[in-house]
Amino acid sequence: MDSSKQKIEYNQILQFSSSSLNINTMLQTKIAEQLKRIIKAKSVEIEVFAPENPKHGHYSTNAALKLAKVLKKNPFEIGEKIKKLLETKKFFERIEVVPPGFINFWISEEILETELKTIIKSEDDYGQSENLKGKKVMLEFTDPNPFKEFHIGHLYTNIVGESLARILEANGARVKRANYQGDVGMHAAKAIWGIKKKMASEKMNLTELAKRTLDYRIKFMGVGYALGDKGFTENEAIKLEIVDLNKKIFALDKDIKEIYQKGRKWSLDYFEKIYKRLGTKFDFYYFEREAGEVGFKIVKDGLKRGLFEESDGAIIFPGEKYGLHRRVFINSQGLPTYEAKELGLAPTKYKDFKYDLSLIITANEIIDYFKVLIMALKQIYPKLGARTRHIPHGMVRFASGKMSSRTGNVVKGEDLLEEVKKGVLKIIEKGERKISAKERGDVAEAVALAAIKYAFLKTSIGSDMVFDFKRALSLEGDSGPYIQYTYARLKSVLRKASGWPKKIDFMLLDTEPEKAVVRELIYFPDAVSRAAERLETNIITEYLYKLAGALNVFYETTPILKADRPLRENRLNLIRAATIVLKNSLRLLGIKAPERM
RNA sequence: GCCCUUGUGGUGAAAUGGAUAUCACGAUUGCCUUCGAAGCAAUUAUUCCCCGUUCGAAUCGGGGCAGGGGCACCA
Repeated sequence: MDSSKQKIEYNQILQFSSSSLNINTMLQTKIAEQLKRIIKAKSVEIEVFAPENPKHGHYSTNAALKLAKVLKKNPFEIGEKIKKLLETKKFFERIEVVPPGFINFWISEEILETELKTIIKSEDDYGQSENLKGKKVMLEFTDPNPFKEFHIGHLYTNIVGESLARILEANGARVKRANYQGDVGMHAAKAIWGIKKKMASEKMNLTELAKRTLDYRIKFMGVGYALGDKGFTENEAIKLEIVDLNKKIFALDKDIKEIYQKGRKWSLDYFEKIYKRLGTKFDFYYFEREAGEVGFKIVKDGLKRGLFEESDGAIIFPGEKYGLHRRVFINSQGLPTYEAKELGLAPTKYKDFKYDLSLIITANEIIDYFKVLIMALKQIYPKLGARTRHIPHGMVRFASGKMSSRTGNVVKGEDLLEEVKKGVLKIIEKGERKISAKERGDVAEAVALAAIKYAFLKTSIGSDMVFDFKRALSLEGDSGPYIQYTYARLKSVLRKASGWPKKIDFMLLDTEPEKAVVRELIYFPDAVSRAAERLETNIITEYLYKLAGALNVFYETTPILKADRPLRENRLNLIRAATIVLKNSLRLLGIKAPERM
């Protein structure tokens, strides 16, 4: 799939308007205004960006280069012309035109100072915008299946989904979080078969099992599932039994009703425990059973309208008519498949929340199914089809190969969390910080979550993740704990300074490390809107890493508390602004910023 | 066979068509009586191949080579 195309489509749906008043958009507007004077023709696509190299200014634009092409003139001439028109002393310190035709801008100290003051005044709200004001987004993510494990793949979707939700919210969108869970289907049948088997061999009954801890029950069910799955593939007779169980589950047959309902509930309780730990909360829960019923009717209707066809006793969508492949929506047993269920889910969601955009985050292995599905949806509900987007994320895999619950080659979400937490506790105990035993557990939890979340969020969503324990456990370098450490260290300085400076003044900040920090700070609103525009979390992690880097250099090279009066105050204020931005960025990733660690 | 997708240092990743391709892990080495060493600084090497579009290509197009996923009753 062409991902860039998808991004454009997404923007068109939401009509992403950069109406916020951050410096970048102000610049773009200013330049665009001037361009209109030079050229009466229709719009030229120009870019204003923050250059890698500080020598190229706070901002840079390729406007002259782009325009040169249209006007067939020398980009330098055009650049100089734009420069002249923009040189209103108030906003820019300096503008230069350099080969091959870039125009570089240095923002005036006055504007920079105003921005820093805005950070301090806005505090938690800094970075919020109204780019997506009034837009409603339904965001589906996580989608674990009751009766099966919550593995690191689910952890990944959950972390990505929650972060995207926060990023969209920061841009002013109203976001509803949805979780769609497979409570019917072969996996449930396999699990129930296995659980029954295991109960029989251990002379355990349901009432007794119910008395055990939740963790025990979950583990019991997990072993049961593995047992059922093994039987299903290896033994024809067992396979038939399980297929029969599957039908009973759909019918809620009295044979399995109790064990099914209890098992389902236990799974859901367990998932809820994990969500709480991760800091996610869902607005809507959907289940395959109900979606399947709705989907079933839709497909039957569609069959009458000629949108679906009968084939070998199944009902299929003829995808080949649309350049895709055909897929079964209702199987020859008369049961809705995943596709029919998902089809039923769309109008169900819309009934609950009249969304402008419906995003569904899943692993990329079902990318082709979604193409067929969205095409079918477009035929039946054109409006909903046009508003639905699939965001495929990469697969989590091991160096040894694909992760599979069938072979038992899975890492459970909680196990990963516990492993990382152990490592963090070791480091905390080794250090000499005065952290109470009580606080220690909370900090270890926050740091462990930061390590995992950051590791997942910093890779681009589409590409696969090779999962490596050692890497995930790393607390140094480009990692969540590194950012948290930067924050805690600065907070410590602020505590020691005791009390805020009365005056907020930044005019005396002119060393290179100080300027580098200021430069990074003012980019924050741009990062937030760009992350939403492109639906990419790594824009935020990348931003954070650069900011933290600049802050650490500043910290190492520049005395703060020991500096003389006016400088000391200014530097304290700079740190204050920095802690606000660090905290706000981390919040977008769903990461906490402990004051001590 | 058809469709989709990926190819960037030893390994894993980053880079809205922009300036000197960025980082982490690994290796080697300096900096704690000095605001928190989970830090800072230094050394090492790279866009799979060919052609094209462009002022400018890791990025776009064509061809090749090599991985991965999918190709109807699992999700």
